Amino acid sequence: MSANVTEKNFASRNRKSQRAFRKRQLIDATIDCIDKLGISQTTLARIAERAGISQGNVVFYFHSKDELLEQTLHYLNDEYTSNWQTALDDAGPDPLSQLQALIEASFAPQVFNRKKISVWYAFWGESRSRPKYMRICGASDRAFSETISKLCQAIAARDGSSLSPRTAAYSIEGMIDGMWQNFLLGPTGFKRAHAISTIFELLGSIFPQRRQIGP
Amino acid sequence: MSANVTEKNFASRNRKSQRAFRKRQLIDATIDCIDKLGISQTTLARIAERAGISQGNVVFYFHSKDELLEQTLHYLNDEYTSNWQTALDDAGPDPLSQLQALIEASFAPQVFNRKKISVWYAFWGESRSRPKYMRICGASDRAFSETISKLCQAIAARDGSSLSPRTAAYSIEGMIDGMWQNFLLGPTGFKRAHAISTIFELLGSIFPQRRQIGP
DNA sequence: GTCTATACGGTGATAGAC
DNA sequence: GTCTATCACCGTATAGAC
Repeated sequence: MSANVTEKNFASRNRKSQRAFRKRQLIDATIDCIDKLGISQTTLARIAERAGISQGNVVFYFHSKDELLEQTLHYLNDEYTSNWQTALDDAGPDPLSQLQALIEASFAPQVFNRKKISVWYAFWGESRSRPKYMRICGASDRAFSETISKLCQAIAARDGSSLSPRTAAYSIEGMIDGMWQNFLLGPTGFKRAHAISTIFELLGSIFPQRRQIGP
Repeated sequence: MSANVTEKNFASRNRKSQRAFRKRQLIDATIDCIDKLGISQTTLARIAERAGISQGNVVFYFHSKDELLEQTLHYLNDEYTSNWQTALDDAGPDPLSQLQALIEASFAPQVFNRKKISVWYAFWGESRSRPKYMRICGASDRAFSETISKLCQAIAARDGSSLSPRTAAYSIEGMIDGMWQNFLLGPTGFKRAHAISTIFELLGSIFPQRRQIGP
């Protein structure tokens, strides 16, 4: 494993952004390591090697391995959250379009790829022994669930629904989670577009009177 | 963490079952440790302490930590597989009853509890760096998917379906996976019966003409 | 089979030069 | 800020007594 982060324009950065750059660089290296080695084999030495800086410097920026790991989860969580939030904001006022946008966002390459999903699972596997991990992603997880739930209610009220809004919301979230899991663990032929169209088919069955919008 | 495995009738066991007993005892301790400490903090010393035997003796039975971990995943996988296989065998010939039995089996206390699920996630989080893990659970995972898929086809052919059998199967599996995830990471008020009835509601929507059978 | 003692490498964190 | 050198500890695995 060797450094692969570009350092161009390095000297031109000011102190603050230089610090942010280094931190980000280390978080990226941590994600790479957890994916490639598993969390049990992820060490400061290997993270440092991967980032192309010294191990001492890693501690300089993050004080401890625990903090680096927490910040990595935090980064992942922020990325995931802002991804669906942005999609929601850009989707316009129609609740069905919003729901579709949320589903599509769940499969955006930035969040839906084997590396990131592998790291999510690693953190989830540690979450029972580290309540901090649970807390870091808990609030935004709940926000996502509630958003889906409210959209299902709104669509059901307007168009009707073959399921209670609560069950509809569970189904959709479950489908997304299931696709993530299948993507991580299943055969390699998994296609993004197929995942989305499958969930859209489910959507069409739950809300039969919807006007057709998506692909 | 201290020993909690009863050792009654210990002296009366013969060599072979004694060996199996010890191995099982150590696998249980490993599961406990991964759940309570996370896989990154699970060590032979702590497993030994938890099982109430010496660390040297752990290596005597499993040769290496890696092998103990593999055998633990193997045990989990066998338990999970035989659980749904048995439920399927006991369900009679009707495909809808079989599908319902499979769903109910997925939430049997022996497999559906926070400890076991936490350990599954830990292994899944390591699976990309350890192809052996992927192989251990891959075959039986595929068997489960295919069983669900075939049942959906059979039910759809007989009763009709609002979804393609493939999408129906994805939905049901996704719901199960989603419930597992929600149970591990979500609020504590999660109820087994509620999970099952929610999936059954989805089932009722996918196969609308089914005769009502189970709750 | 089971234990204790120990070898030996790796691990997180610190110190201090530049 | 960044590095190298180093520390004290913990990790797996082995050896050998019982």
